[in-house]
Amino acid sequence: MTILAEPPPHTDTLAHNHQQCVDDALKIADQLCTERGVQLTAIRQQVLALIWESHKAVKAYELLDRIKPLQAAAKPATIYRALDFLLAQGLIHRVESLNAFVGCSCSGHQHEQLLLICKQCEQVEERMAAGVMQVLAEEFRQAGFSAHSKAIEVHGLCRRCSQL
Amino acid sequence: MTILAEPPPHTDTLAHNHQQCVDDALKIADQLCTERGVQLTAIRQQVLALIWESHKAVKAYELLDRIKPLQAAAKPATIYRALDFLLAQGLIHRVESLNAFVGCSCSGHQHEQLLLICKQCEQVEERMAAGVMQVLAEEFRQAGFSAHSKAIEVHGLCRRCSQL
DNA sequence: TTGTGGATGTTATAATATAACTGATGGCAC
DNA sequence: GTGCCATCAGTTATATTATAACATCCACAA
Ligand SMILES: [Zn+2]
Ligand SMILES: [Zn+2]
Ligand SMILES: [Zn+2]
Ligand SMILES: [Zn+2]
Repeated sequence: MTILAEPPPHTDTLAHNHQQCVDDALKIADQLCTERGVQLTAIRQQVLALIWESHKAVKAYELLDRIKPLQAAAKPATIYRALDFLLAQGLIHRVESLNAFVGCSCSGHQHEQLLLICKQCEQVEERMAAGVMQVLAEEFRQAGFSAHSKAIEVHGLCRRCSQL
Repeated sequence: MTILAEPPPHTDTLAHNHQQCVDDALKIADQLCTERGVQLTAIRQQVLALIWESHKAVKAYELLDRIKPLQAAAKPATIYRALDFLLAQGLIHRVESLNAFVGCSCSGHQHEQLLLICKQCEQVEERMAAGVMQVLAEEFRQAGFSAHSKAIEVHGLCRRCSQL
């Protein structure tokens, strides 16, 4: 269980205490994997930690570059396998419109999420948006469609960037 | 202005008269481009017609293969340029979660759309879903987020495929 | 004529993702 | 212990998706 030691250079440190975000995410991941009897191996944890270096969505090959100091042998498959695992466990989300990945900020409970993606600062805000999901469900019902998975992604300017 | 002559082999002919879909789409595209003073060139129209061969989302390289009988010199850039044009004119939509493209069934009026994507028959149904958009807008407002573009895509089973 | 802008041709390469096979580890039945 | 199995990771190769950069062509206008 190796965790990155240094304050990561990629973090866009905002007003909030981001280290707390990282610590929480790793702790929850650990708990959850134990409960489920699946293995949060060193590589998987490192990838998760790298994704959590900021609230930006991260590309697979960016992760590959960043993990190399820790895993010299890393290849694309190394990353994609870890991503598959983390996605399956609901610990990260795939941002379809960016071909990128972001940490799940409500890990532990299954949920559908709305992703608000800032064009300026690139941070991704995840919202449960229960109201949206409910209205969506009504829309499916009318269409006779049974939903299995959803990608609800909105690009624009976040509050901070709108105010600049 | 060459239009495909043969009934296309890719079309998943349903109960509806799909030739009507195609004819309408091409006619509207033609009108719209004229109004806007942009050129719906032969290549662009052929790509649009190929996309409309069915209600499935089509991949760029699939289009490249299919256009070669008509445009022997076609290369990736040929297709991507046509797609860029058609996207800019709102004549097609990009399906982010599939890296694929589908004809817009409400061409002419700007709109945001919900895409219902069937895992079984692969057809994509486009819905205006005004109610969903309204609730979404309320969600942004609360988050202080100003939206520029949206990708709202749901995978599942369409009515027909659910009933099988 | 001579440029100008838009469209396309052409070549090369970047970026994203998966397949397929190999080897290593550790638990567990026998 | 031995053999077996499942899981994970290493490795090589390749498939798929997308863009960059520069050349050419042509219609049209100054
Ligand atoms: Zn944070
Ligand atoms: Zn922002
Ligand atoms: Zn049709
Ligand atoms: Zn279907």
